Amino acid sequence: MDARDTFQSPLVRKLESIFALSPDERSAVSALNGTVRQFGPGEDVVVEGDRPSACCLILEGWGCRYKVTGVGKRQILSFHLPGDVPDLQSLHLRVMDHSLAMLVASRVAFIAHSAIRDLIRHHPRIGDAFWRDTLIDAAVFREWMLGLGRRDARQRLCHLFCELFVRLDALGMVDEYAFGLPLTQAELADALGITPVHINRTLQDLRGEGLIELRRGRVELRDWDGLKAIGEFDDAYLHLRKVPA
Amino acid sequence: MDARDTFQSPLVRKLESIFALSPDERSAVSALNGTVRQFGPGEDVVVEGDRPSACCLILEGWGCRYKVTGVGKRQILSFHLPGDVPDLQSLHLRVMDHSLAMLVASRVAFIAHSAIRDLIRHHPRIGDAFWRDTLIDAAVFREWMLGLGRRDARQRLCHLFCELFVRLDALGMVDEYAFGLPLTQAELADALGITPVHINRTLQDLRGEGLIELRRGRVELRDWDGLKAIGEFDDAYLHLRKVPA
DNA sequence: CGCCTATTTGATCTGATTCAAACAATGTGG
DNA sequence: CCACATTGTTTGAATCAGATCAAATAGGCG
Repeated sequence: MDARDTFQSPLVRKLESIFALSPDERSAVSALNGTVRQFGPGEDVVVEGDRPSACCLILEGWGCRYKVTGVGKRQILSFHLPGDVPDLQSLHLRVMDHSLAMLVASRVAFIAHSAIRDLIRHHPRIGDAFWRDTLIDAAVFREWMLGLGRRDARQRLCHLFCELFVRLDALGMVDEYAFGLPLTQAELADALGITPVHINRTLQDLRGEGLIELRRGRVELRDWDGLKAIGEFDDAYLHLRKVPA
Repeated sequence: MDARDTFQSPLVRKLESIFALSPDERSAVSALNGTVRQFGPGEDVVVEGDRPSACCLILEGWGCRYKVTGVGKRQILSFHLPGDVPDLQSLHLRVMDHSLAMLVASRVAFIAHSAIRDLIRHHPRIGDAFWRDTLIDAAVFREWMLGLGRRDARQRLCHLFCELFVRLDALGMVDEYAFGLPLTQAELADALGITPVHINRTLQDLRGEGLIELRRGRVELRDWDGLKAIGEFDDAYLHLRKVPA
């Protein structure tokens, strides 16, 4: 496995989760090239108002997209994991309407729009997969909107834990029902549209009821069915490709 | 202007607002065919769980997409106007993760996925325009998420009025600063993630401050700058193509 | 140890919900 | 043309989930 394979494998895996790449397509994706940069926790990658000429592929780490109100209140819009291209939309929307930051020390690759456009032109199915990916993105936004508008703090937290579990599981990043959660309570608050203080209290409730175990950046879902029921979690909105058992 | 022109003109206009169609592309779009159906107020067009084989083009009327929690709380995700294809995402996401309903008596055309796919195959720029359209959709979701998570009732209302004004204006559906608003207070509530009662009270405040005039399905924005300031409205997220004055 | 950041706790306040009922507007059928 | 049903708006009072403010505690780390 040379440097290039390492470089592109998260993207190949991501696309493979959408449809089976032909050898031809696979080598075209592997031929993609870009600059790799390292980011520290909390560091911005792209910010609102930018006009990027490249897309970001997360190779390692966690990121989030967010917007901020006039008085500085932040709303996290989504979390992103290795293999994600969080600003794929910049391919067709010139100016960023939101920002992207990394949450932990991360490596991200910048792939020029021109390279992606070329890839899509010669491999339309890959273009469709990218389109589909942005559509799933929107589907997750919709589910979060339902939560932000119509669910209480307790439900939002349970729902988020379920979502993260399912996504991390698909990447092989869980251990039984436990996984690393590199989010501060303030970040959880910004994602769920509530206050850090209230997150803290709600978290204590969930712990007290034996639904989760949470300490030092690691969660364990101790009662999957309970969490699922409280959060009304149904993974349909993630539009995962079902692999027959 | 024959029946077919009438049929497709909202879509042509929509696409023209994204980029200038070539004569060839224009005739291809005009050649699209579909069944037209009439819907009454509140009637569902597609519902969560469906696996549509066609997309809906709104010819006349207003629609909205929504999701519902387990206990029946509804969150409206977006409003849709003539020329919109609210479920374009069904082209790539098999099963609907939300529903689409019309808010007033409306005419909608169903265009088979196969026809759209053919169109895109032969006219890639139209495919890009469709993709772009779904990306703008997502951009609006993001802005709404910021509102749902981080703005109060007053700001949400002002923001929504501004957004609707701008969108309706682009369709020539406003008269000065007034426009028809076929939404009940309950529907406004479902869109903004608050209670009908509280919508009512907030509306009265806005009226009392001379920001809006609202009666019998018609709003007048009496203080555009005030509404814009309160709602922190900036139309960048709508990604309108700027036409030089 | 001392610094910095994150979590926790307490007390108080408030924007928004809930419940309930009155009121207005529109439409229907007799 | 009116009685009546239906749907939407408005009002009032009580309550609550979550916000706010402030300070204490706990961890991680050079």
